[in-house]
Amino acid sequence: MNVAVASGPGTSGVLRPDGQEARTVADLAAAVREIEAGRETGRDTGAGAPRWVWADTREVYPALLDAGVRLARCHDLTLTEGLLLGYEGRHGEPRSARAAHARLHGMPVPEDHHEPQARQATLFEEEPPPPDADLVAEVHADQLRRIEAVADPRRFRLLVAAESAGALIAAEMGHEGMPWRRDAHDELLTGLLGPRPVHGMRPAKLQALADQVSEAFGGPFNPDSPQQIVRAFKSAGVSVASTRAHEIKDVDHPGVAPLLAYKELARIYSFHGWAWADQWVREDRFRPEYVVAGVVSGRWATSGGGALQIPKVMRRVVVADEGWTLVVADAAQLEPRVLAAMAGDGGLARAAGQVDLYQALAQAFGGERDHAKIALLSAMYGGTSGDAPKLLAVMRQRFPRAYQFVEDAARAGEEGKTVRSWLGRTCPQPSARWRELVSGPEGGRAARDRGRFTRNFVVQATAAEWALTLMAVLRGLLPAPAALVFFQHDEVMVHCPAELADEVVAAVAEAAEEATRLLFGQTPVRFPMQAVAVRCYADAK
DNA sequence: ATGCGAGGCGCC
DNA sequence: AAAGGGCGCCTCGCAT
Repeated sequence: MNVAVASGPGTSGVLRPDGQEARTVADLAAAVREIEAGRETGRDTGAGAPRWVWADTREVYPALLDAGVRLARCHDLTLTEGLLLGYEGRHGEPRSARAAHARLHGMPVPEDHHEPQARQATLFEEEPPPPDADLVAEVHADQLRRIEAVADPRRFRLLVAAESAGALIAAEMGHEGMPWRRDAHDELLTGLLGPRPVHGMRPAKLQALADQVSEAFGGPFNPDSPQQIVRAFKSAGVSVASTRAHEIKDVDHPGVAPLLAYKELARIYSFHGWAWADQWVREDRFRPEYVVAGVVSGRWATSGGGALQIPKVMRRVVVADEGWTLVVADAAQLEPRVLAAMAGDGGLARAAGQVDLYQALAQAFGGERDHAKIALLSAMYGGTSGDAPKLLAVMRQRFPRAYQFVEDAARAGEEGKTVRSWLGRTCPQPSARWRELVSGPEGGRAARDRGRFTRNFVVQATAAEWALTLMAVLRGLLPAPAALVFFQHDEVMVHCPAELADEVVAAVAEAAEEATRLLFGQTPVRFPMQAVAVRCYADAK
């Protein structure tokens, strides 16, 4: 059963179950909770929980979570509209439910709001529109029609369900937060940088390194300025093209070591230092703002908090609560496995039946595991440097279907066509600027760049779908009060009471198998998802 | 004062 | 000669 929902004002909302009239309720959370529990419908159809249909999970679900309500499944109109518009070659058109509704009726289409949750009331902002469950139901019906019109509706329905589940999970992770010990974080920072400095000062150890750098170059300058660094090297008689670490690490100059140390620590200080913690950590929980499908490939992004770029050194401050444990799991060599399954390449699929795919391939590449890895990565990323051409030639010969699969994607991109993931997510069309560029003198370069993008898109986007599906399945298997608290492309973290650890570890393995079955059906390709129960994130690897 | 691109580097 | 995909987000340095 579908139930269209619109929320506001206050705690009120409007509900419209399939085939019924919309009705206003004063306490939306209470009404939703009752329906989810099955008490209100008066019938147990056996079809499972209702599917909640709403304009945007970010606008509805957080308030429900605050009221203690958890829902099994939903259909997020905004995310689905984004998927459909992309499929229909209309990337970039506004994807909000109101925009979709306006298009249906030939009315002026409102622009998307960029930050629905951070949106601030200003003097100039218009009143929020009244909740409209009929609008929600109407757009939903239209989307269901459009989904049936795609080449493979079964796959696309799975994509929509997984994406919507992702929206639930993102909200729940924001609600729950990842354990983050402020005291341990402060201790770590103090050890690396010295005590927290007063406003505007560099931490002591950072300042000491800056002084060492200045001394080595015989004059003060700002080590945060790449231009000044290049100039300093120049006057020391060393010509460097850039100040990247790998570029200068082999330069023989006494300033290099302290400079590299400075850069590393300065980054930690400014990205994940005390000020960051003040903003993002509350009561020993880190709550980033996840953006579902924030990346065109369907990967998640964050709009703050840098949750997807936490330095590994910080993992030691992610510690389970007393009596609880962290179950950390990451998919091993996900992307080459995805390629093997998608391409239907028998040889590669057989290798992907092993836990170490690259080792299984080593024999085909002269016994070198590293060569196998470079070949696969080059095929998926469009790499051409070093030994790549030679190894790609081997791949073409030994694993022709996998090779051809990514080559076809690259050709399509170079020709300005779009490509799709396994479930139907579609890459953006080339920009007008690209079309201009590609017919100009530098056209070859632009074409190859886009070819690398589409080559990678088909793999990265499908890997993201597998991970999203895994998470959606896992969410349904988790025993309360276990909760997903972190997700990073191909890695998940569950926070649970220690006595549930075994059950959660088993759930991860089951979810990986189910995700594989849902995407690829019968396939020899395995997707190992090793989960470990640890007290501290740093112990997981 | 504010905006923005570049350089750089963290994560996958 | 060099030539790998996707991000976020810091500072710098210049433009407005």
